[in-house]
Amino acid sequence: MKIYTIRDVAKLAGVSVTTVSRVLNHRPDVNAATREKVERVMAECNFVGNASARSLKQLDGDVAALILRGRSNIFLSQLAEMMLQFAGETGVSFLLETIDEKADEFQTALRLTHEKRARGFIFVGSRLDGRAQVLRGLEAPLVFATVPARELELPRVASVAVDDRRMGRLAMETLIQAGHRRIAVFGGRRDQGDALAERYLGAREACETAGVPFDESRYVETRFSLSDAYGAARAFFPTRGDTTAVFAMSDLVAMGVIRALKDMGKSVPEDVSVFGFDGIEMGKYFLPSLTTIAQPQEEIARKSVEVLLDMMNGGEGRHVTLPAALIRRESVAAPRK
Amino acid sequence: MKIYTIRDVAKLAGVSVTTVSRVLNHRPDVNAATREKVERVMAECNFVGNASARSLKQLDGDVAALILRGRSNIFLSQLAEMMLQFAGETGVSFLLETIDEKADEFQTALRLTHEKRARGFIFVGSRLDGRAQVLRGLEAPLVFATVPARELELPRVASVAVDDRRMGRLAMETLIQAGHRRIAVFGGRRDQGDALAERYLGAREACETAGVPFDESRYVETRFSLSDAYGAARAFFPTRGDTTAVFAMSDLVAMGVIRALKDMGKSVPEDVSVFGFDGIEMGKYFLPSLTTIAQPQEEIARKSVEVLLDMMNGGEGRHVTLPAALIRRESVAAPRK
DNA sequence: TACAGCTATGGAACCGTTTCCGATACCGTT
DNA sequence: AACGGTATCGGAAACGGTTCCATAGCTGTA
Repeated sequence: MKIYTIRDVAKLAGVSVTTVSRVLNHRPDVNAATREKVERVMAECNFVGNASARSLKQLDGDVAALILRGRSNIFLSQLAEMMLQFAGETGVSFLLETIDEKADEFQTALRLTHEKRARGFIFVGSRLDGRAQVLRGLEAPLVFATVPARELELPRVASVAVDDRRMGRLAMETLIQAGHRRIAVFGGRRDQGDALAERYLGAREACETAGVPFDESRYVETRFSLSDAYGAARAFFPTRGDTTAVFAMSDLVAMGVIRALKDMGKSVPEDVSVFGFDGIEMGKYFLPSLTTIAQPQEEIARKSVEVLLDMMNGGEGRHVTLPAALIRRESVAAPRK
Repeated sequence: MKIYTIRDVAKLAGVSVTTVSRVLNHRPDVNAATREKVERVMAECNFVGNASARSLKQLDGDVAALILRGRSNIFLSQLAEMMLQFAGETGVSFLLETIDEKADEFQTALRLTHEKRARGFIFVGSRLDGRAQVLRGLEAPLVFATVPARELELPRVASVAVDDRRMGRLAMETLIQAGHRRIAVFGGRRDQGDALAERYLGAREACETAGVPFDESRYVETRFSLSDAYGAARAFFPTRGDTTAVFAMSDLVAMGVIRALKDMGKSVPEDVSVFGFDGIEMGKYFLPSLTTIAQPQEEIARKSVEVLLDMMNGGEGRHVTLPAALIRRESVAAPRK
């Protein structure tokens, strides 16, 4: 099966390559009869333009990249997928680059700038620890999705996220108001300037406001996977069995914790309440269903590409804060008397 | 920030573009001193070659594509991710194309053949209904992952899957041996020549062998998502409340069904047993944990790219059958007396 | 009739890289 | 001294599109 080039089509249709190119790009300055003839030929030989050739010539061709670290976090993967979908409805083409745990987003972005001529980036669920200076190296517009990047005041940098601090506070408040006092927090590292650090600060604030001492020794650092969360919970509870509630910073972590509690003979929420974060679909079906903070996933996706596209057209960077919602379900209840 | 081309580097290093290209491609015929000089210049200007230009010139450049339909099926998405990872360890570059529910894999493959010069394809979780003739149009090697494509005897077509029929039979046998007689099957359409049809046939065989009549009216067609499965179960049980077991053809479906049963006041496995399929990680943590058929996800991924690469090097197409494992957990028990 | 203005089309340069084909210099042999 | 062989390098032609610029034909108006 021969692969036809634009030159083949031109020859077969008896026109110049320029004309074929015009037809291909739906330009107005082509005679209707000519257009139809060219289109017929293209259909006959299953012609599809070569993407490399096109993008080689069109250096200004709008290309944007999504940079996602790891595939483990369902919430973030889905977010990226949604962005891809929304982006598909616009003119610019988006490419998704999945990098592994230890890769550097900024290096990746730099590489994509050259390799694929990417002119705009969305970092999904990135971290910010001390990389602001590297950022200056890139002059392409950046959007941080689900990352609180407000404080880094850089010209072409935007962010789209919920108010993680407020939501972390709300989660903790909810547990405190339910009557809990000995509350464990299962989160990630607190020093990387990301959403998790914010949620942590929010949780602390809630304790301080309520006059409940925040117990650092009940902060458990875990990676966001079922097995890690499960393992962390199995290690934690035998020595801290008086804990009556857990604030897990991701629904996946919450589920791992719940399973661990069950395996240790405790029931949720009767013995221990578990509060999640993110609002993934599974949370509704899990037994018990998860009380959680639901992030507006679709809105975050839509807004992120909107803001990036705007910046790529010369707009200013904005920091968008979207509302999240507390969803009360089965996994949180009052502690036992 | 200027984007340097190979010509810029050549000028700065005082050599020809040819030499720079040679350094770039680690060819041996470059003097060590020259190589070092060029490399220093490249490092200084953060040079990264333009991918479009490279692939435009290298028409023989080995590119393969993964075609995945939908993002909803966690098992298949993970499978694709793993393939990408294994592919990364080889020379050829793989690109992942996610298409939506209604798109045609073969049209997509055809397009990628032209647009991106893809020379080999892996269809993950595809269907085969009557498309064999379109297949002949593509002359690139094809691998069907998790699809029983044995019967289509085409020269450059391979498949990697478990023995779905046998596993469907095993699942059903397991339920029958546990004492169940009124068993519902939650699957997809049975007429698309895919893995689901095979599992269905296997389930029927098990019934026939055991002398238990297979009740077609207990076959429930559902899409493989939590919400669809949940809805289907809510619609099914009120009229078929005597059903004591469910064979769900995907773990996600199993979870949706379990939640629905719980919401209807039934407990699993005491009132109804639920059997899953795939062996996703969540199945281990769900409450109750899922009795299921675990597909060797990593092996399927690894073998698929291996077979494709082999075919792209001129090898023959093979049909690989991998062993799956029955995992007994909590969601299946004997029926109530 | 002459000329401006518009439509439809083609020629050819160009995008950044790879690669074929030579060219040069230097080595050891005879 | 002549020569074959090797190591190292450069020139220039691709690859398949897009686009600037030129041109030819046609229309309407002064």
